[in-house]
Amino acid sequence: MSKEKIIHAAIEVFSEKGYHRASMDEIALRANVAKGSLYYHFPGKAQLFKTLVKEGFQEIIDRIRTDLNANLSLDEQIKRIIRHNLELFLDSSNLAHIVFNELSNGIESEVLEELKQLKVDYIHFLSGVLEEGKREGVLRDVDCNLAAAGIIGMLESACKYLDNKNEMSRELIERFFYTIITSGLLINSGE
Amino acid sequence: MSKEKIIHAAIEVFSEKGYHRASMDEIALRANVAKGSLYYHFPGKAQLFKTLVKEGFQEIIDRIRTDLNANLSLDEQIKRIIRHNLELFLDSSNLAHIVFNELSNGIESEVLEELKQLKVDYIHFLSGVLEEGKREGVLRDVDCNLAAAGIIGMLESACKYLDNKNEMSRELIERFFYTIITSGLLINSGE
Amino acid sequence: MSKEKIIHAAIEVFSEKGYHRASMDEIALRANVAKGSLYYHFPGKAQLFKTLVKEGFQEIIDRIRTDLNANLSLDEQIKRIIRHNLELFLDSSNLAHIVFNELSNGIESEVLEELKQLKVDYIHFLSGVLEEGKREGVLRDVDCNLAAAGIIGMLESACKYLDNKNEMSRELIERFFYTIITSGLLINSGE
Amino acid sequence: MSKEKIIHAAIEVFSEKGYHRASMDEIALRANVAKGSLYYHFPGKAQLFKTLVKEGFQEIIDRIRTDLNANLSLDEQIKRIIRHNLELFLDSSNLAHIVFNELSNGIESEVLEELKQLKVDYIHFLSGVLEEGKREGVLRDVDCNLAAAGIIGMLESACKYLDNKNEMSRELIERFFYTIITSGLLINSGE
DNA sequence: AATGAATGAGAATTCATTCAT
DNA sequence: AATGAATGAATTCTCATTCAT
Repeated sequence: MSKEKIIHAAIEVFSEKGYHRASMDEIALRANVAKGSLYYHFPGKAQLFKTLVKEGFQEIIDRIRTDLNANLSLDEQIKRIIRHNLELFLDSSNLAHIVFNELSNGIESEVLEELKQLKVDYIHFLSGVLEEGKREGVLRDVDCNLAAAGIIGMLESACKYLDNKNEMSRELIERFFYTIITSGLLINSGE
Repeated sequence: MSKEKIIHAAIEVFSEKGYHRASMDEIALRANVAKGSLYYHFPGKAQLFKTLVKEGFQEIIDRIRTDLNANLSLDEQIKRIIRHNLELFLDSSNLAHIVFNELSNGIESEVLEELKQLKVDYIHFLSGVLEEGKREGVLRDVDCNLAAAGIIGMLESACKYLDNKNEMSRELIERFFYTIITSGLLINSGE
Repeated sequence: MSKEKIIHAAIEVFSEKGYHRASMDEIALRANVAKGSLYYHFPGKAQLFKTLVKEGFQEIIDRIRTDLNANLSLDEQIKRIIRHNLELFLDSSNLAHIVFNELSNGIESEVLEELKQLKVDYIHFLSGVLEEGKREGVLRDVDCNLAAAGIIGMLESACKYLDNKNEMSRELIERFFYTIITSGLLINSGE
Repeated sequence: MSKEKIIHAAIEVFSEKGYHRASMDEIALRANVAKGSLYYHFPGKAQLFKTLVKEGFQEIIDRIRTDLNANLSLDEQIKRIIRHNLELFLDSSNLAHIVFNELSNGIESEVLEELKQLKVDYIHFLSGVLEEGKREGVLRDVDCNLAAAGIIGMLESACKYLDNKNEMSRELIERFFYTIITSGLLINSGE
């Protein structure tokens, strides 16, 4: 009970303030529990943060895996990956930014390594989807890990840029990224 | 004299620690000046940081602009943009990450806005190059700002992934991104 | 427990050093608590100071109000007001001086306004006693607020002057002020 | 030249900020001189402050002394003393407050003693006028030093209270204080 | 006479964490 | 399970003063 309230409040505060400026005080306040309770449920700030990140990654992975099990074409799979990531990046912009980027220094190095690994795991998960495309001969022979990392970064950065400018429909944005990712910027890129 | 030493030390410390964990104390220590000197030359931590970011953006813009003045083909221009960004992201990985991503909360909002604007300015600068391609009919009819933002994010994220794994040559990485950006992932993306 | 110790120490330090030169460090030291504890119990220096001032005013008001309830003559009431203020100004000279005069700049303006209001409230409280005298036809028809403010200032300033010169008995001082305040300086001031 | 500019600026800044919050930086800025120049003309902050206070006291003493030399009646002399002090307290309220009250701790004790002496000198100067009244048999047989100190405090405190409320004419205020000081508050103070 | 870069001691405040209950 | 008082190390920033020029 308390634990859920804490996690929920922590998501809010970390989203609004970023890791370093988020304070355990405020998380406790928003969760409506005493500060000591945070330390009953979590060993410390870093581990509380890690819990959120883990849950976040797990959720998006779960969503995508559902699509994979549906036996969709690679085309469609890529579209879905884009869509799920867009949902995350557009609807939970701040949190997503922190989850994907606040892997910087100043976090207990032990926890930091775990956080980095979570991101790498996610990249590898996406990379696996692409590898399948390569095996089917639909995808260019490129380093899929790099491609996956690049795609995430592209989506994240562009969504960050879009932030607060609701000028494009979700539909349009989705198509834009699909085109860029599958066919690139140039017309007649005969290749 | 002192000012240069401070900026130099600040780059180091911000790179290693990120904005929030970087302390003015340590910057002073590394710059070999008294703590008060930081505040003689800069109004505060946020503005010191801003100065670095500004210089960083200015330098990459200058490098790219030199190429633009050389009247290269769009193809070549895109290659150069990739190369210059790679140099930044691979050689100054930490700093670049901070400059491009530490625009999060917890920085004096006034300065934060300026920092965000610097990034937007850079995106628009790159976007301008792409727009020219569109006018020439070589580039797809897409939102160039979004494309520029996406490219930066892709490069940044992928380079972050590569970090510490010197398994690919700079040459190879460059070609990888060029292909992805210009022609996409799919092989017969007839469009 | 800690809170009382802090308030007690704060009174000491503010009295000795004045608001600006009093340091939170020293207050903590004298209270025998950690510096952080000050901020656990009070939002900051200004609010800690305000707490003291509030308590100080409340105490003198309470003392005077007790006399008022005793149904004394105006004469006697004025004597008591003088006596209670003298007690404050002579026995806690430094603190009183700060409470009544350190309402100067350099304090968080929000708190400063509250502090000024506390003083004004005290003046109005005394003024109320004088108004009653006017209604009874015993007192001159003067602006009672101004008179109350003047009386406080007169007592404070004269006590400050007396400071460290224990040449007059409390009794004598009291009679001096009673005469001046009720009858003025001139002999035969027939009016 | 520079010296006058500094004194002028210092009056401004000390008035606005009080002694402790006034900074040499700002004084130099407003005086349009380099910070180092302050230390060329004055040994330090405390001595600069002392200079102002000295000049301030000297001026009001000079004004009153002019009246004394005019051989006015005690009545009229008291009126003039009230008027000159009112001018100071109403027109330069902040500065006057600081000059008369910022004799608190945190100023180099050597200079502090001189400042206290300046105030005592002024009290004794006024006291001298009252003593003359006593000799003439017009004034009650009271401690004139205490009376003088009280009068100054009364004027200062009441003017502070009036601050920002321009509801009474200068003329009226003057008469009010004259009545209180000479005849007291009670109507038939037959004495 | 005047400058202004540089200093360093101190100040307020923040905050993750501990621990007795 | 939960609390909340207490901590103390770390951090940003201020400012009178010095000194070489």
